[in-house]
Amino acid sequence: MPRKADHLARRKQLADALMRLAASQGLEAVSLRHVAAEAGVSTGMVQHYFRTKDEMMTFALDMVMSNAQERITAEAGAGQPLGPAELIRTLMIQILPLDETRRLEGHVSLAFLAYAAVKPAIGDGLRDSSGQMRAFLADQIRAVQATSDNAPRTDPLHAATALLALVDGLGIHVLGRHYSGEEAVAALDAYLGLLFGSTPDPAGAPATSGG
Amino acid sequence: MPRKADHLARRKQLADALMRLAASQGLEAVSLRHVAAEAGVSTGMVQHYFRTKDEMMTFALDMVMSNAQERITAEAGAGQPLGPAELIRTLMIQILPLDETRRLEGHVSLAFLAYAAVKPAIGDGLRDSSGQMRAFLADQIRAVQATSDNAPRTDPLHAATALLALVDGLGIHVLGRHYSGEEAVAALDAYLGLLFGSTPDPAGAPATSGG
DNA sequence: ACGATTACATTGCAGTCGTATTGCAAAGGG
DNA sequence: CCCTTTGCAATACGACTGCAATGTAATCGT
Repeated sequence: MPRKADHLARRKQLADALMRLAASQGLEAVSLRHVAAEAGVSTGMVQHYFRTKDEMMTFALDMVMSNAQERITAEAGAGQPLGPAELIRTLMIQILPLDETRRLEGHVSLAFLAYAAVKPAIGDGLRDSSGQMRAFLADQIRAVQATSDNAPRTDPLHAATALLALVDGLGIHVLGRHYSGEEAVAALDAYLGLLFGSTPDPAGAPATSGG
Repeated sequence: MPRKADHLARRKQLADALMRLAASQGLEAVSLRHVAAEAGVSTGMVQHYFRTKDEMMTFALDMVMSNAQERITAEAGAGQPLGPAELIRTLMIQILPLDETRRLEGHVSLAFLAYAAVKPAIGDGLRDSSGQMRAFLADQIRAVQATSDNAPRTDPLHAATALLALVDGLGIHVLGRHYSGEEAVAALDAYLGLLFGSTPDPAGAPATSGG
């Protein structure tokens, strides 16, 4: 093989440029030329690594999702083992756009969400990971209910569905500057307090900053 | 004045065409020519009623928001006066995309949400109405808490924030076909059950259909 | 009746889009 | 050595975009 190049690394670099663009100017500003310029390369190179624009978009979306998944599962396994209640809160906090990095990723996700509404093939991956997350959360909620007698007997799957929708909604409102990240965390804690039948105990290091 | 024409009606008609396009093919498919074709008129006419594309987009967004507001407040005042708990549920149900009409409007809203993330001027109106809704919901929640001794003492504003985020998140998931409208309603009722400290009583006619 | 004004249609323009094509330098295998 | 494959650049093409300019028909005030 002549003139080796790290294909995957190049693609990630280009996808990074794409995400920067999408976050600052929306997906409508994402074109081959713009991505190339943002990455500081020629448009021909972008074409070399992605034969079509759709391939580029799909790769970028996959990257966003796998990044998020990775960070979430990493956070879940880090530190000392947490009880299910603390674990749930930790995970949900990770989803909220509380720092600039996650604000950026949130914008990209939102853009892709609207994109997926039109191109159904794009949304399949989203559906899968959302479903897995929902099932996992339901399990954790079940665990909390099993070990607590204060916790109301809410259907765990419904509660998980609501929880995921809640953090997604909170994230969107924070992105839209409807309120700060702290208020979103407070609303989340209010829900968790209801769900676990206790005064919320945000012992785990609370979020640092909000928009 | 020569050759009168109902300016506002024409604009609404064009905005309708825009919304149809946005719902079926996303905001990226919205162009002056496409809107004109969808409305069955010439592109020149579109230009006559909207001097710029941005003016058209802004008008359409305003229309979506005022439509939603109108339908919601209409629903709130219709029928016999409801207690605060039933009122809240009725309003939230109105927001969910449970029928084809609201699915369409939901798609448009989602598209505009992503659009507003980039063009801050667009998002101002959204912020306002969201803030009003939140305050109103907080009042209603306070009223429920005042008349019920089962209801946990959750901060009403936080609960309202969570409630609004919850239905928005549920709506997005339903639009993304993550689950059906019925499941979204069930998750909503689960949350309301927690919030009001009672087994949910979905006496008000439940949603008709789901995606 | 007539000029002014409004309502629309048509056309043209400069620019951007995704993509296909072409070209060329670099490098490993025969 | 040479030749083929790969990495990347440059460019051309047709379709599309928002918008400006221009034209024409209808209507009202006078």
